[in-house]
Amino acid sequence: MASTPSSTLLSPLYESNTFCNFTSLQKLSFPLNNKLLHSKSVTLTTTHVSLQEQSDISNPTNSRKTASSSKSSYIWVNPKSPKASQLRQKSYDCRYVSLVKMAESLDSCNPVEEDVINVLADLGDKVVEQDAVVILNNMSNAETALLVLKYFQQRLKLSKEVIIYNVTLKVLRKSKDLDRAEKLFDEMLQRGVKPDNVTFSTIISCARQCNLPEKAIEWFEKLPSFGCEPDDVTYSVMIDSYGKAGNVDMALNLYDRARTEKWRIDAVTFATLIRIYGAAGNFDGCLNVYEEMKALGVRPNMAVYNSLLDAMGRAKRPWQAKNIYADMLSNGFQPSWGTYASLIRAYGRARYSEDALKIYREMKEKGLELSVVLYNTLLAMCADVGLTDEAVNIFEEMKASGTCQPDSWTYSSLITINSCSGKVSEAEATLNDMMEAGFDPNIFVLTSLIQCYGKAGRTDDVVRTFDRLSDLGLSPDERFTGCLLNVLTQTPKEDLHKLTICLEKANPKLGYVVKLLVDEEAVEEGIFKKHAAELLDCVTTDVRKAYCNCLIDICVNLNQLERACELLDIGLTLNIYADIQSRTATQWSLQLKSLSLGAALTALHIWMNDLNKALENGEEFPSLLGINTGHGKHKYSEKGLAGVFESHLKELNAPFHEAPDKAGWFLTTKVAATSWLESRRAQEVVAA
DNA sequence: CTAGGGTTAG
Repeated sequence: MASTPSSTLLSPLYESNTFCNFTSLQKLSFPLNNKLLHSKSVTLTTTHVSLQEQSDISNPTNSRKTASSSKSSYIWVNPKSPKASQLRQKSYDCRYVSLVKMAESLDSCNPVEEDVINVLADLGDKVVEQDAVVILNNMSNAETALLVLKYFQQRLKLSKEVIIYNVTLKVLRKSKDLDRAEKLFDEMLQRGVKPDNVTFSTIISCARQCNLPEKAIEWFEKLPSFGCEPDDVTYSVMIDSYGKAGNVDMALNLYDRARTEKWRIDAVTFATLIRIYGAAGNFDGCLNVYEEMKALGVRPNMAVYNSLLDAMGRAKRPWQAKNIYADMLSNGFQPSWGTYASLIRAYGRARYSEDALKIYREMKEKGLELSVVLYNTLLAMCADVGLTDEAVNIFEEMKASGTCQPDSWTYSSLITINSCSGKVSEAEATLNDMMEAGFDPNIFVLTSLIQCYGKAGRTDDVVRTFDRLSDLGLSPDERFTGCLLNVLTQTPKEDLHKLTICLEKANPKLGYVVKLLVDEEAVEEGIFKKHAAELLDCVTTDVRKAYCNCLIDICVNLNQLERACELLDIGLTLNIYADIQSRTATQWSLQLKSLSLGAALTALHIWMNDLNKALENGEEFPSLLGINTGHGKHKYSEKGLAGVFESHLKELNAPFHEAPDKAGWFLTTKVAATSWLESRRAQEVVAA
């Protein structure tokens, strides 16, 4: 027996050896398939198995001959029994494994004919077409694969040459080499090999994977000119390609066409459709496809579940992800890595922290490796909801895993956590770690630091951090500027001018509006409101409320109540705030959820004025009046709006009391409210 | 795993 590693591997396939003699097997009269004749099970090394019919066992000489040489026990197996098919399977597995090993050697050998021939020489003479297919199918090196193809073409009589071309095209697709794939296609034609649907679907998906969806479409369109009718798989690939090209309509058209042409649309295609809808942001579309699929009696597979979960994560619908996951489990599917990843993303982004952490622990228990993206998702979630200890824990486990390195996202979340919990020196230390790991501070980090220093009252450090942004060649975004604006709400009056200079640089319109406030500049009536409205109108909707809240807070701090009211009014006009005041027959309410303290106080002020007006007009109060501050305690501070508001209401002598059964609600009765407002009015008269 | 689709993202 040859001793080189590759020939040792191949020997069970093509050489007779002490444990099994092919010649003796071949003499047997019952039909053995070709695969078996070329193979020998590895299990034969300890237990000898024969696939003879029962009558053959009467010939002890023949069987003992081999058995004695191996000194192993002899077991007879009926060829039609499950055991025989298991054995056949094992033999095949063994041969398959060897061919895969050869594919690996071919991948790593020099892309020159001589070396490729050397590796392939170990196959011996009894090469069959299927061996060639298996080898190429398991290769990934485009250059050597083309040489392997050539080798087999020269040496084998290929009855189905298109297959060997198709598997080679797969190799080219693996290396995303559309150029070579197209060249190979031309070569096929020159040799008179007729391409089929497999050929086209492989080239089309190659183009798709090369991010050349328009090329994919081109190939799809030339398919009929080669006498091919697209089938279900080709449709599926094309649906995906159109989706990738952003051509959702064409993708759906094709789906309709496939449906009318009565192709059986299988789960993979449905998964593709769900992915397309998900990528297009049409999340109800995803769910509709899922329903349609079930209605057509197609059983969902993992791809369907995973793409649905992914879509529900993008949609920020964690509850739907939860339902789908439950469906999946009840249908007997085991979550895959992708399932867990989608769930962590869905729960993490939606701040379902307990659910996300549960999945995290489950992954750990199963020994699944998390990627840096997943760790970062968890850490960002912890930062969002203020799970400081949990974040530290996860970070430690991430480092201990040894499989992934923290990146700038990781550090960014950690700095955010430290910043939000007011740990200035820890935040600075983490920033140093980040830089030592080779990452420049990014805008997220600087945003956090500005918050951090602002909270600590270190105005000069805020300014320094602000300047660092442009030093790094970055320009402020709306969030960064918003955080800076938020710092102004916590800064003593005498320091404000330092920050307005920064604001003017970051956003001149905002700088101007704030300057009007800070300088307490008297301007013509309506000017402030006009500029503030213009400003809020042109910032993105997702920061509008934050900007408006901050501006109102600054007004309240500087005792400019009139401007605070103007801002609140703008907020209502621009729909930044909605339904602050509401009235039903039984209760009048003030809705303060998601308002900053200043905005809430301003809204209360306006409400009290409106209640007074109602009293003056002789309107009847309902039996109950209520203020809802929301019960959510702020994640990084002990007191939420409710806590702060309660003491403020006391100061005003207001008869509102927190409802024991409705967290975040302060209620009073018609009588108490009326007498309170009337006594205030009396006091005002006295004061005047 | 056995000639074609999907599967790891912020």
